[in-house]
Amino acid sequence: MDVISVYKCLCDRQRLRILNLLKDGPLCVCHLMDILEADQVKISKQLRYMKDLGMVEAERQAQWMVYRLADDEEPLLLENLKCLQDCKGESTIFRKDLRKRARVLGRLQPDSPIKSTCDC
Amino acid sequence: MDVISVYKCLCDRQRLRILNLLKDGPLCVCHLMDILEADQVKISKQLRYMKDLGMVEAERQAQWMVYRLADDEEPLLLENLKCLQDCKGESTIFRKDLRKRARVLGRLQPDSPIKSTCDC
DNA sequence: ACGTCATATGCCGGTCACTGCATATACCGC
DNA sequence: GCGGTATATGCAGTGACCGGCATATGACGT
Repeated sequence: MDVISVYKCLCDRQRLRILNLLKDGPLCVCHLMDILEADQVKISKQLRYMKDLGMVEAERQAQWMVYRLADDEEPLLLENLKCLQDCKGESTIFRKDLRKRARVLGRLQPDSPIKSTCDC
Repeated sequence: MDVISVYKCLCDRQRLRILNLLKDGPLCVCHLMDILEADQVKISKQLRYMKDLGMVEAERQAQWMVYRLADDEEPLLLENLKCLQDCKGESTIFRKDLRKRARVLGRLQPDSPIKSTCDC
């Protein structure tokens, strides 16, 4: 996992939003669809792209695929995700996404990450 | 100049090397060619790409074009360039470039940036 | 005005990434 | 096994970028 791969993931707004969401904890595809209001194929393909670059990992939980940031946490990635919130102009959408994330996950047990009762 | 533009510049190794060099001060195209051992067209096009994205600026000095990081310094960009040196694995090349930069500029007056006596 | 050096631009073919649509796979409950 | 839900994959089209080659522009010295 090299520097270039990290930046390749970061240089697309959709991917950036996904990573921003994942940094606060794992999510399944349907949650991402829900939060980002994007269709399944688009999300799936972006996730695949980032998985190929080693930035995210997937784990099956029952019928859901749960994605999270890769285990060998790339400090460069985390550092960049951290400052997304205070990037002028852009920040609104990233914060909004996180609020929506909370709302969507709120419908689950509080001690998530992602129960098998995922109610997508 | 938005976040995405910054990352678009950073996600190519050649561009990354150029930005890494420019962060220590302005350079003309021939110096970049010299340091990176790349041909003129390639460098010129990368510079154009980054100029269009607002990441670098160009100023004519006699027959040379001197490029530097954009004046409205994007903190996100600077932050990322700063940690290039200690990115494991990659660091070697970036440090080597900077050493070569010093060598190449050493042949000029010490109070550069870039004199009109640019000896490319 | 001319030749030369430094740099930029145009065009082309190739590859890569993104989209949309259709279809396949995997798991679940029955 | 079947139907349904969640997710992945394949394919065709489009656009972005990349490399190479040729050529254009701009400044300088003479």
